[in-house]
Amino acid sequence: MNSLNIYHILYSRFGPQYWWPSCAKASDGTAHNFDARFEIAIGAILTQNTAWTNVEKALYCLIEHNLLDPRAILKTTPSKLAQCIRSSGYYTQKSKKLKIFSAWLIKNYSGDLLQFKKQPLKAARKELLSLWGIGEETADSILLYALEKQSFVIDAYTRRLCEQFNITFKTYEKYKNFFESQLPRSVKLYNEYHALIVAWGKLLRINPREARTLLSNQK
DNA sequence: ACCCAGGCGCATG
DNA sequence: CATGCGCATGGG
Repeated sequence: MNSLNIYHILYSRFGPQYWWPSCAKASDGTAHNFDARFEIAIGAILTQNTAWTNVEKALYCLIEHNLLDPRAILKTTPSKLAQCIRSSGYYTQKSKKLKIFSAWLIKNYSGDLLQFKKQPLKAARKELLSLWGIGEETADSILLYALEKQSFVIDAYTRRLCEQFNITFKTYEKYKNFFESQLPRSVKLYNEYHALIVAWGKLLRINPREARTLLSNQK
C-alpha cells in the first residue's frame, strides 16, 4: 500500500474537504469576534466520539453566548457551559475539558494559541497530552488544524482504511509513523488526507461496496 | 428500537 | 500492554 497513491484516489473521488478553518457563524448572522484557532481546538475536543453536526450546534450556542473565548469559558459556571454544549454529548465531561484547556491556555500563553504555536511540535504535543481530556487524536487535530503543524491524525476511520490492506498496528504511534514515514511532510497534505479518510469512512458505512472497490487494485 | 459518531480516562488483569 | 466500562446526544 502506497499511502500517497491512496491519497490521490481519495482526492479524485471526494475532492477538497474544506475542513477547518470553517469558521462557524452565528445563526442570526451577527458578527462575533473570536479566535479561529481557539474555535478549532474547542471543536476538536467537542467532536470526540461525536457526530460533527452535533458539535456545530454546540459551537453556535457558544458563539451566541459569547463563550467561544478562553476567559469567558473560565468565568462561566460548569452547568451553563454544559447546557450550551449539550448537543455534543458527554456534556459534563466536555464542559470540564473546555475549562481545563482554557485555564491552561490563559495561564501559560495568555489565552492565545498563536503564542503556543511558537513551541516546537514535539514539546507542544507532549504539553497537550498532559492535559486531562486531550488524548492523541485530539492533540494531533489541534496541532494540525489549529496550529498548522506537521502532525498526522489517526482515527478510527484511518485504522479501517489500513484494514482494507490488511495492515494493522498495536499502537496509535505506529499508525502515525506509518503514514508520516511515507508522505511528504506537508501540513496541507496531512490536513486534506485526514479529512479525505473520514469522507471515505462515511462512504464505507453508507456504501461498503463502493468504498472497497475504490481501493481495490491498490497495494 | 438499535447502532454509531472525526475518543478519553480510569480500573483491572 | 490490553481489555472493559462509563460518558450522552441526535441522526440513520
